[in-house]
Amino acid sequence: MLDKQYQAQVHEKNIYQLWLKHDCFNPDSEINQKLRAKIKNNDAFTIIMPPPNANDPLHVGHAMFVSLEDSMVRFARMQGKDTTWIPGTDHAGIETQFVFEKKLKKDGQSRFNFDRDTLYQMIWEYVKTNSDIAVDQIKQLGASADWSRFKFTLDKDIVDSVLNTFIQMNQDQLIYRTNRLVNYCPKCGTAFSNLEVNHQEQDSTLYYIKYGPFVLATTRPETKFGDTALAVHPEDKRYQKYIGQDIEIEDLLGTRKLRVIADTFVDPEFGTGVVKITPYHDFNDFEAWQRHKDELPPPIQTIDFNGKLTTIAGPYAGLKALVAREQVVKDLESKGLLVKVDKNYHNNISVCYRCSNPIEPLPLPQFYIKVKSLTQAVLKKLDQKEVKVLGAGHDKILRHWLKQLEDWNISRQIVWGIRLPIWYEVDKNHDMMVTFIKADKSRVSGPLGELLQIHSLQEIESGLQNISASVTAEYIISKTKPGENYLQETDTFDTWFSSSQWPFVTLMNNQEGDFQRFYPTTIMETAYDILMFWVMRMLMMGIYKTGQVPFSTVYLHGLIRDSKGQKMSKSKGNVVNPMEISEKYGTDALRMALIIRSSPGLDKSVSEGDFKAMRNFTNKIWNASRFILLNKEAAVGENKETLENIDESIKKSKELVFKEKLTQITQEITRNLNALQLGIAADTVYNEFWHWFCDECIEDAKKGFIDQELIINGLVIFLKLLHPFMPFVTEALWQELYQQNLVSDSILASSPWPLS
RNA sequence: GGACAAUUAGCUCAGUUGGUUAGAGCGCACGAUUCACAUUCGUGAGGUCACAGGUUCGAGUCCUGUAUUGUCCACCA
Repeated sequence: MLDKQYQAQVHEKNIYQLWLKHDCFNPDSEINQKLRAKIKNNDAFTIIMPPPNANDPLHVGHAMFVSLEDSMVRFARMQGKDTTWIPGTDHAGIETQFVFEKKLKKDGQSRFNFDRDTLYQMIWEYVKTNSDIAVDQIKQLGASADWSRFKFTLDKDIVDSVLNTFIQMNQDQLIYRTNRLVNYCPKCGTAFSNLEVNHQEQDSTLYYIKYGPFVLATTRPETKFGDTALAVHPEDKRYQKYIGQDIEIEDLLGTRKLRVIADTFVDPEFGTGVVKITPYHDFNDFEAWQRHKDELPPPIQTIDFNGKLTTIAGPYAGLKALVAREQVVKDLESKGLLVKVDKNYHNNISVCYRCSNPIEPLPLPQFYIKVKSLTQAVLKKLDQKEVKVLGAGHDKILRHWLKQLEDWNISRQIVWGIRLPIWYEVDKNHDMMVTFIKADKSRVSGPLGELLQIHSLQEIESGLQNISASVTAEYIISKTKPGENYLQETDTFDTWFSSSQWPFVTLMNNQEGDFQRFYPTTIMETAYDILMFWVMRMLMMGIYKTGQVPFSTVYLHGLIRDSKGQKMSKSKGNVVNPMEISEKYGTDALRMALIIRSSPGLDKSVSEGDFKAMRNFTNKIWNASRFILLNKEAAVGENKETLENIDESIKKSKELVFKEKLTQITQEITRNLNALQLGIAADTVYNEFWHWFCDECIEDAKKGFIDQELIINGLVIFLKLLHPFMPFVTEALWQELYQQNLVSDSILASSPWPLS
């Protein structure tokens, strides 16, 4: 007979194996086809799982999405829908490379010791070794994912589809390559899109420097070697006579002339109303330069990709920007060019979202996607309500973004990712800067033409580390090497370029007919913090490629916070490890604690007490079932006396109320689940099971007011209602009922939802 | 500077077409218990639903404004 307490650890693994054995998660399995034939529900139900990083252990956010999505999927499956939940993992370009480089550093190495193919292979091995972690943990959380349709973002067929999309976009003239300022992180060694830059407020210093007849204010005096002009507001009376003039200024490296231009972007109120224009190191300056480029010299790069000053800066060359700043200020002061120093200045600086080091705006030729037509299409679909967003106002944030999104830089200077299908013909691009690793492991760098005089193309190619082609370089786009005399671009795609195609590439490269059968998918469930990175771009790319929205509903869950509502972080030591909770209190308790009373778009705090409470609930379900089964086995004669003495009319009316309320509860929970109000549905089933079914009905049954058969029927229905949230304990009990021939369906997970 | 949310019991939060006496978990107080479950059961305390107006027969729920907190975005060198 059943234990006195429910031991989650004892049952969970066996139950999961049981589901796998019956292929319960596959819509094409016998058991699910039978179920659908019985219910005759023709709807398809699809969720594409947000692919976790292939080699990351799961955190509580993952547990949240697994809990929510699995509940949705299990409910749909029991409703007889053609249900698939497609799992996968993501190569997570920069994230993974970042982790791997840390590991290299530990071993006293860096990525610059390896050619790109070797490095790629090393990361591949590393990811492969760790990649089962996430998958195993997702299974431990009870995910009823369709493992027969599993995909990895670097699977051959997926990569091929992603490249096809790029080629198609190029044909549609949505791709261009240009040299403009990018957000470059010298520490990470790659450019980022605007979305990957954070802003941090900081105390800063504003330096007032003499520039010929002017004094101007700047926070970055070290960029002055890259000045190409001075700017004033066109209506600033103080400076009218200088506009259009070339002004001679005394500088640290001698004297030189700068043109004074008039541009409305200058705020006459700020500083002295004069601005130096340093186009290659400031976004505003670059734009100003472009507006006036007919009368100005070309921009000068004074900071390189390592964050150090270039040879343009003479004696300051090779110094890191911040070091150079101190030195420049000191020298300006001794030359009498420093007028004033304002140390009480606050401004925002851009920092890398990954490593929090300052972002340098630097000029780099990159590939961009023109987003205008894509965002317009998404806005239209939003207006037509073909896609709706659940999540506390985040739909408005999405619209706001779509209206002002800038073109998307998709080039990344990292190895771990899908390499751009761009090929440079060697003979036409001798000026290309190339870096490669020689057989003796030494690193060689220079213009391709010069390198070819000493090294063979084959030697260069096999040790290739990095190519930097000028913006005018000729290239062709091809998935395969177009000929002997070509070198492939070393940049890779932004991870989000491939993951934005995830809904359709997973379905197009799966079983025959899957795309027609499951696209557009039903729900995209993910955390709100990747709304712009991922959801927005999936909408853009999905509509572009298929003409249809990739999903009709977006369900955004909030962040999980600690008991005090604080964000979880390693440094605070308040991180909840879902795997530990699962082992300690059971997966069902973990899932229920996360879902109950949660609301889309809003953060939720959880504490040890919540998990404990839900573990107690698991045990309550167990014991109520245990009691009902025990009672059934016990000789009816034991209660004979009571049974004979009960008032039949009271019994009849109690039983009627019981049946009615059971139906009403079922309807309410079904309605809430259909409306994706999982937090409410979970709360309802919790309360009704414990405080109505157990506290009242089972007590009545003890007294003989409710028949054995009826109470068993109530239990069966409650197990079904509870199953989406707490799959393990309910299935374990179901198996017990099945053994005793109290139910006919062999597996709860593939049994019909009540009233369907 | 702009946008989006949140504000309900000591704490953390539900409460979605406006409708009896506003709910849960944890915590608290008192009590019970060989009879499924101490991971239990019973009883109880605790709320002018941020504030101020408005709409309505009726407002935690809708509207306007204010305050506070949080998030996102932008930004002046």
